[in-house]
Amino acid sequence: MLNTQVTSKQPHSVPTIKDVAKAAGCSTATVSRALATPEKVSDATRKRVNQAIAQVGYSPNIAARNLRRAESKTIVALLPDISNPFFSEIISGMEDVAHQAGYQILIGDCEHDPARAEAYFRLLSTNQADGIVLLTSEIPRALVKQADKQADFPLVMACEFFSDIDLPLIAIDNHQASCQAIDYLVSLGHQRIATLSGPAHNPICQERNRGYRDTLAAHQLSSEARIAEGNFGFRSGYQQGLALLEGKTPRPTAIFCHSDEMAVGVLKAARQLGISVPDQLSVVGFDNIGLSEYCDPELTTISQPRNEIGQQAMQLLLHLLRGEQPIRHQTLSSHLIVRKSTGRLKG
Amino acid sequence: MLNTQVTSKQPHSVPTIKDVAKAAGCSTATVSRALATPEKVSDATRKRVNQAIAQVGYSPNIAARNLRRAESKTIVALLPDISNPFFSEIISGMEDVAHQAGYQILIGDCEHDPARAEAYFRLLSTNQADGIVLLTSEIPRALVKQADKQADFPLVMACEFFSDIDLPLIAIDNHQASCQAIDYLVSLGHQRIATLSGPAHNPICQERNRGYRDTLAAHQLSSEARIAEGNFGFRSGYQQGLALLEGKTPRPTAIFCHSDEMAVGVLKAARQLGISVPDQLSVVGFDNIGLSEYCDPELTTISQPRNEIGQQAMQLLLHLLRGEQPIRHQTLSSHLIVRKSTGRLKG
DNA sequence: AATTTGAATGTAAACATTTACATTTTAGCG
DNA sequence: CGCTAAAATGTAAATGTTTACATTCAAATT
Repeated sequence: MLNTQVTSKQPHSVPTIKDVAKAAGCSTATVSRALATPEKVSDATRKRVNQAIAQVGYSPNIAARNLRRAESKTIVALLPDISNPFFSEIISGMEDVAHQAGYQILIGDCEHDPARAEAYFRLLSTNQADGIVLLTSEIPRALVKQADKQADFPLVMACEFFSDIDLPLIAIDNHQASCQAIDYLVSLGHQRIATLSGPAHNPICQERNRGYRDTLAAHQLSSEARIAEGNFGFRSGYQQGLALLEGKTPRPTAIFCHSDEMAVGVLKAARQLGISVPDQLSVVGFDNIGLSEYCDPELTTISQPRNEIGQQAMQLLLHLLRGEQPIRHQTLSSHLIVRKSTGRLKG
Repeated sequence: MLNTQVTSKQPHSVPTIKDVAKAAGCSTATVSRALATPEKVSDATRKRVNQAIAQVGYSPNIAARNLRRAESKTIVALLPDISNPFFSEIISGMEDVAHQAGYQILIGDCEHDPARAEAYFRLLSTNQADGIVLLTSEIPRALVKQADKQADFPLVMACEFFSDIDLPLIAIDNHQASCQAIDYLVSLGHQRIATLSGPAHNPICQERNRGYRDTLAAHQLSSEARIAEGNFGFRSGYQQGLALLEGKTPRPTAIFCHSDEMAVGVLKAARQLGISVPDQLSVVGFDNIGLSEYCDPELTTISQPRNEIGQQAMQLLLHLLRGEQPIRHQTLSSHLIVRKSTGRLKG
């Protein structure tokens, strides 16, 4: 028989596990078990408890649970800049598997501010977060080094990495992706191929630039290597695009950009200078964001499996949290999507 | 004198407030006060406590604090889709003032899934969140109605709203913004002006469409009204753009779009049909996202003060949380940015 | 010197869970 | 029927804070 009297003293207080216990005629321990480990509770009791829960409208107080269990079921996704649409689908992939496993995602936007990154790292020591997926290398190395020293600091990287700190990582092979892009441009007959890189200190850019140089060398074009530096954004693409295209040195006939936004900036620069793409200039982007199908001309670009990267990164982190010894590195495959911004030279 | 012995039994356990108290030679209550209300503690003690904190490396356990204070210092920002760059700067503005006040932001991506929205609302009743900033009207109305009934449910809306539920709101005047855009197009000599609206059931779109119709009427152009419906994304802009431009009915000479992405989609459609913008077709966007300066032609669009919207929304929410009776509505001003996608008809 | 005041501090309860351990109940078996 | 083992449940401690209330102490007032 269910106790149908609501017996809490303050009429409008939030029901606790005690109220459920009273209504179900059992102890709080049993209620707790009915929720956490239903198989340890008899069928009859479990049914009574569930009815009681519905009856009093109970939902567990998470702060109390977190305190007692010393966990937060929260994962921090640390990224340099939310406004970059590149990240949104990665986050989406992370959320899928995180929610599945009962975890929440806290998006940490560092905005290139070391203090913010530090604040987010601190969440781990205060039990406000259980792990971190690091999507940027633009944070104080000291933080990461310290974390790496701790035996099992649940930290994984995705897309980006550090050249000198070996952390669990989910990413594409940036060197190879770059080689593929340059190879393709060479196959179209281009000889003066420039790269519009992201920040020079960024390891993924270094990888891509290495691929660039290696491929040029493989085709005896090393003397033509030319790397400009941007910051992944539209504006830097435009500015560096202008610089590359209007210099006195012989103008490049192709530009490989480390992001789609920069590529679109280059398109604008070319337009302004009356250089037609792809007839007089080929442009390759990176990431295959939504925009790349809708700019003019549609962008040839390298596609990363963003959703899968997010999923796998979260998977990897969950393994770490369970104390399992997982694969530390996973390389996913990128591929070149040929659209309309590349071609053989004409006129 | 500070007690320099570390006296905790488990050598690697996280230091608690007790450890600090022991090291500072006072009670835990005093330590707590030294942190929360320093003015209630003598200078000497405060100094000792601070030294002790540094010495043992203490940082408070937030779960315990949340439990005791029955708060989480977390605000949920509920939005329909993270991948829309329109939201990122709003979030950014929210974060600025939230962090200032010691709050965190949890980004809740609903992905148009009612269950997700519900889950985020539930965070409030379980003390996992203290308030919600609602940036979408695409969630179950029942949720909102119920929230609205509760005396002081800390919920504010930004940008979007419900026509039949009166919640605290920070937004621009969508009707007026729309009038301004249409007026401008009329002033350029356009008569057949179409609108590419967002979802028809969306109140902000309804406002904009009302402005559209009112302005046409003011110019005796009502018979020319034509509204297509998209979903704010590139693809729908492209598809609806094609539909509007290649129909048998006389083709519109201007299209007012409810988002920049749709406007860029329309640009692509026009390009494909050989319609030149702005000579044969004018296009106006909405939101002034980064892209709008880099597409071809650069987009004439309506700019919303996104950062300020975020700041004010959070400000408003903080007022509610403090139990103050704040202004319930705040209208911020938008403005038309004229670029290259609009002009008088030529040829 | 006795009394009052206010500031500074301490004591211990409260927050809502989980879980180790103890106890009771049930089932199985000879 | 008695005994044992296993299953189900209960008791109470523990998690790390905050804070109401009590106490102490020093300064100010009479």
